[in-house]
Amino acid sequence: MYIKMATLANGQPDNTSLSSNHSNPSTNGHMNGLNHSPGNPSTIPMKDHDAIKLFIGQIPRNLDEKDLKPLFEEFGKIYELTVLKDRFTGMHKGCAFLTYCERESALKAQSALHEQKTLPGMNRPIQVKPADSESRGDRKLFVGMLNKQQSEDDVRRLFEAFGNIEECTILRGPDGNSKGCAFVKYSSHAEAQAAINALHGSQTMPGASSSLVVKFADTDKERTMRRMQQMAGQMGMFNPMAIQFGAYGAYAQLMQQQAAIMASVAQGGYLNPMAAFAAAQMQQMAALNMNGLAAAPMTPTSGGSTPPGITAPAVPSIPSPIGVNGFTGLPPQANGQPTAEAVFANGIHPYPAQSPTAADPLQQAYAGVQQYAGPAYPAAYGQISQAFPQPPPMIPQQQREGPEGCNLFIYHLPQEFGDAELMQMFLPFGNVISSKVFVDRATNQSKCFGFVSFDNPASAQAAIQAMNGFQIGMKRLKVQLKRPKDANRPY
DNA sequence: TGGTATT
Repeated sequence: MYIKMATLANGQPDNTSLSSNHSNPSTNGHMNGLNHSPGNPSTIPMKDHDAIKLFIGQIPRNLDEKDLKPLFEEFGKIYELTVLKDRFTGMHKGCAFLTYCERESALKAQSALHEQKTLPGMNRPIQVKPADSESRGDRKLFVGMLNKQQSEDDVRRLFEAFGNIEECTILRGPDGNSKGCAFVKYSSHAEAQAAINALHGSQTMPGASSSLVVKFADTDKERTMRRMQQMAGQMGMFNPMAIQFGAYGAYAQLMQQQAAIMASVAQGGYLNPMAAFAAAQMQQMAALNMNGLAAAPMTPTSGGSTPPGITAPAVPSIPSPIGVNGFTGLPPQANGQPTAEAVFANGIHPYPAQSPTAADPLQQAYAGVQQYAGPAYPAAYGQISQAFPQPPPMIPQQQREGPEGCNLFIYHLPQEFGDAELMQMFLPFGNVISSKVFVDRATNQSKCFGFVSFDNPASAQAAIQAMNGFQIGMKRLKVQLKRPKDANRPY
């Protein structure tokens, strides 16, 4: 929602805009700056739901809102008129946004004025057309779950029945291979919507893992968000937070951070989004240090914000051959085989220790899994809109392979293990840059194998040494280097 | 033996 302070009608800011409640449609009109019922001050200007925001260009810089108002008023009641000004200097930029209360007024003004007359002092005719924010974005579709062999023409054929396609692009990697998705741009929103209605989920392409996805493409803001999340993953800023706060905390932190960034960007702050992101990240890290989290043990009762799922590091009394992440050392290796007790009593608990009957790691795993990887997990890709969705989903971790020799394949995982548990289990050996447990799409059940990637081969080797053959319950882990992609398969 | 990808 937009709260505009700039206004004009009588030069008085509309103070009611600050208290307007957007959930109540009857108050929406307070957001605008023009009151067009001078004879009846209590009239609340409303605009059509399908009103069009117009961009007005080629305006002399000596004309402000009240000068422009009469010119445009003859086509209908004005809902909002804002001259664009430079953020820093306040200088008139020679253009404006104009919204009529009625869509029809905008269309009339456009046809009557656009390029039809030239305002005094200008050498080009006035521009009156829908603002970029209006038509763009709501007619472009993102199409996913395509077969990677499908060409632009194939996609066109699939979509042409629903409207005029202005653009059709398959997304390709640097090597030219299709990423299995595309953008399709129609001439109108209605056409795009028709295509969604008809095609989304309608069929499954050969070789695709799920049915066709057809949806509106990300907006600029959404794209920025996506980039920032990816960057967070690449900068390794997700993992430390996950360790310290658990999934809940990491989620909350990222949301908070994004909210701050969006606020800054949306308000016309001067930071670009990436700079804002970096700044917010710095604050977070500073906050972490202030709290002494890396050094001081947390106790489950140390505060209302202590997230579930992570147990405080124990006293690091065990000699540490690999002190990489500063949390703890390796488990002792009597017989060359660590025991579950050794590892899990060493502060690497992926699960809560408060369970009274949690002598068995598997029981603990079950409890931990229930806490933060419940049925809502796949919703992680969804919206963030509701106040507080149930147990906050894990942030989808970017699945990154490490360099050659740094990636492990792990088999015979406990059924209850998810990405987080897998990561916790391998953290003692180095910086885990990703962890992934494979899940059956249909049942959402773990397939009991997964991947862990470190940032260096020594950590991977240490993990193999310590964890291959590691007994959990009735099973022993198989831990080995992941097969390279081009490896010949046995049989 | 890395599953759903956003110019």
